Amino acid sequence: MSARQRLIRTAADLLVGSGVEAVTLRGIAKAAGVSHGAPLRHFSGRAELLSAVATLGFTQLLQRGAQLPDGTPRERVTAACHAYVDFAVTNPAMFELMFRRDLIDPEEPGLVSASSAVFDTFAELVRLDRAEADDDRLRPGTDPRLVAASLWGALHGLAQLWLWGGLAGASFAPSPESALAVTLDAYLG
Amino acid sequence: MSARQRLIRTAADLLVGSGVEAVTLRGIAKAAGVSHGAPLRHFSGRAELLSAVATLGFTQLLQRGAQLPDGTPRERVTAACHAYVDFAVTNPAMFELMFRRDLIDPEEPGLVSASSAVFDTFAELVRLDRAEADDDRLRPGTDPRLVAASLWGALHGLAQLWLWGGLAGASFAPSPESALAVTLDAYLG
DNA sequence: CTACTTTGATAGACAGTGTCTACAAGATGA
DNA sequence: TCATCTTGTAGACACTGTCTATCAAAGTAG
Repeated sequence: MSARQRLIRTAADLLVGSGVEAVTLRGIAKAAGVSHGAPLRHFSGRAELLSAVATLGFTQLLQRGAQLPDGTPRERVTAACHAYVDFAVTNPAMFELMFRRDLIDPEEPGLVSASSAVFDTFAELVRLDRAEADDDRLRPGTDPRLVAASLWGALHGLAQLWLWGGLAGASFAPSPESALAVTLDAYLG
Repeated sequence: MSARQRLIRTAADLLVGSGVEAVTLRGIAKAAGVSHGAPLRHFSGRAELLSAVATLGFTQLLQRGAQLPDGTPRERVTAACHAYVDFAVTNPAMFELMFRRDLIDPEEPGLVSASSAVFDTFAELVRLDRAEADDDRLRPGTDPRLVAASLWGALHGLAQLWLWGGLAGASFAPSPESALAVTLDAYLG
């Protein structure tokens, strides 16, 4: 394994183990057993290293999408939505990093293509579902990619708010699953 | 105006003017014309100061909610949703700070009460709408607060993804308004 | 085999950060 | 007047990311 790959792996382990605050260039170097300046031989800076880690996160998310059980398009979309929220809840640190514009380089080609692949896969599931379903809850003719963007946003916000601790009013603390059920009900009926 | 208030104001100005990266304790002190250690006389640390700024943000958001035009409950909910996304898009730095768990203290009482007030206000709008509407797109009997949480998540994710630059597939870049229209269509029909 | 280049790693430095502590000046109150 | 409290200052400390000089090892061309 190349030194570059080893650094990415070390950083990812540190991320899931100790949270996004712990993923410092020097901390990664120490965990990898190299000097504090060594990572800069393989990455232009912290943002590039963390972008590679985030790309790994999107790849893992895409793999979850590829492992969805067979079934009707409706079942597959539903499963994908559950998988997205589940990924966020079970990998909070990775999920946070993946959307932290200040820590990564949003223009990084690998990152862009990995996140686009996630969106495209999801949008295709939505397209198939809408092509088949006849009970059209949304305005007919709506671009499936627009529906996918809206639905992705809904899932994303649900996960983000729950991680933030903000799905709760003072006396009301719904689980992400129950809120997700409502979301799916709204979009898919 | 107390020194504490002046620091909060200075920090808020710095935030909207130069982004969340610029809101450093020393930068705030310099902008306020005091020494670098002075803010610690009024706040226990950076998190407490930034929590006060974020609380200001939630208060501003709540004021937007209070200025909604009169109309049917449906119109009011719709307007509130537009207002939320519009707030995020027009105040990206403040919006980002308000949900950055690493920069603020999520337990801070003022912050909790301000964000809860936003949620409660929104939930009440949703409750009124659902009490009146007869075309129930969602499962009847669903707790309005759960609907509010789900819908808030949808708005939040939409805003967050758009700010992240991720409402776009490579060849598909919807505006937040068009995606919001689909979201409102899904929830409100 | 020998020179040269390339690559990877190291250690030191620098500015910037949050936070802590010692200190000073001024107001307040007994 | 004297003591105390408040507010602000300046310096230090341990971090951070990044830059640079140095160095060792490993090819590689002659």
